[in-house]
Amino acid sequence: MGRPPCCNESGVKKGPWTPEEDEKLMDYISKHGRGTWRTLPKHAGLNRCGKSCRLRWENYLRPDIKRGKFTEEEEQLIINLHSVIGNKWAKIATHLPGRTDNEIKNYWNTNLRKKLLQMGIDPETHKPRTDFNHLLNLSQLLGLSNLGTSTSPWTNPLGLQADVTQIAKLQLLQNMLQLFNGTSLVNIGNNSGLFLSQTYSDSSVFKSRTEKENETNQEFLGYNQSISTFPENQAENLLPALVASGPRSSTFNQMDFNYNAARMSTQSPSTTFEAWEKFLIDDDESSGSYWKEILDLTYPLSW
DNA sequence: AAGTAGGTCAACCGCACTTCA
DNA sequence: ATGAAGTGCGGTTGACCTACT
Repeated sequence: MGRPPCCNESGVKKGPWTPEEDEKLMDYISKHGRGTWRTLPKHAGLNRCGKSCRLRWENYLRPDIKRGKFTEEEEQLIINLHSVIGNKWAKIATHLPGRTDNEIKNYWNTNLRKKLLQMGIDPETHKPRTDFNHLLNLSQLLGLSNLGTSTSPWTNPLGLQADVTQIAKLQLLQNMLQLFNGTSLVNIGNNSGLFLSQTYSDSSVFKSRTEKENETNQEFLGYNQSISTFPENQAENLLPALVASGPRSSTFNQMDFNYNAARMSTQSPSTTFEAWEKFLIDDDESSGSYWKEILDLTYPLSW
């Protein structure tokens, strides 16, 4: 038993707003304030429904609207807030002054969603994806980088080939650790070097949505404060951060590992584990033992 | 140059929630 | 307590733009 739509009056204009209509709406609101949206169009001399006026005002005409590209900080904030409260665009918008819920929603759907998918993160749950498609791409990248002969296009005097290899390996390692452990997420993505662009407060990321919803707004402040961009020269510190960020990873849960490993064994493992094996075995001796050492330290019971 | 595909974003629709008589 | 009216929100659509073939 739904309400009848507010815009069922015949003859009410729909579609894009003209500059004249915009002017009428702005003029009216600046003189009289909003009042009730239902009656506003009549008083303002607009052949529109109140809802349409409200939308036009809120998403476009409001004077405090910020236009232009989203900044890195805004992106991080959206992702972090989304991981806590989900598709509550209006709530998210309250933390980004000048941005509208519609704008944020559009930006999420057209940009951020894809970014997370490319990073191997499920944009709905903000957990590592377990379908392995992203790892498949990664193993292709590894394959390319392993072509490292002097004739390879990846090889150049600036060491690009080495960078690509390192990035691919780090990303693969990270994905594996995430699958086993559900630990913090670190993006590796700038081909001019390594940089960390995303930190999740892991204890919150892995809470259930209901649990998250019950938490107070103070948590948002915590998220805002936790956002940071690491300088490129911290790349060397990447691995320790990957395996030891937050209380959950430092007290590695064997049951979680068993569960995830069991789940993984039910899925097609070939590509991922072949890449993983190649990663460990085909590597040069020194770095190969380095990786094994890391894994030994991280999962002493399982490796 | 023309056609096509994919991306972006303003606007609409329908539902749920809140307010008020 | 109840139902109508008003408002807000999230999902979806479609027009427009750009890149690619």
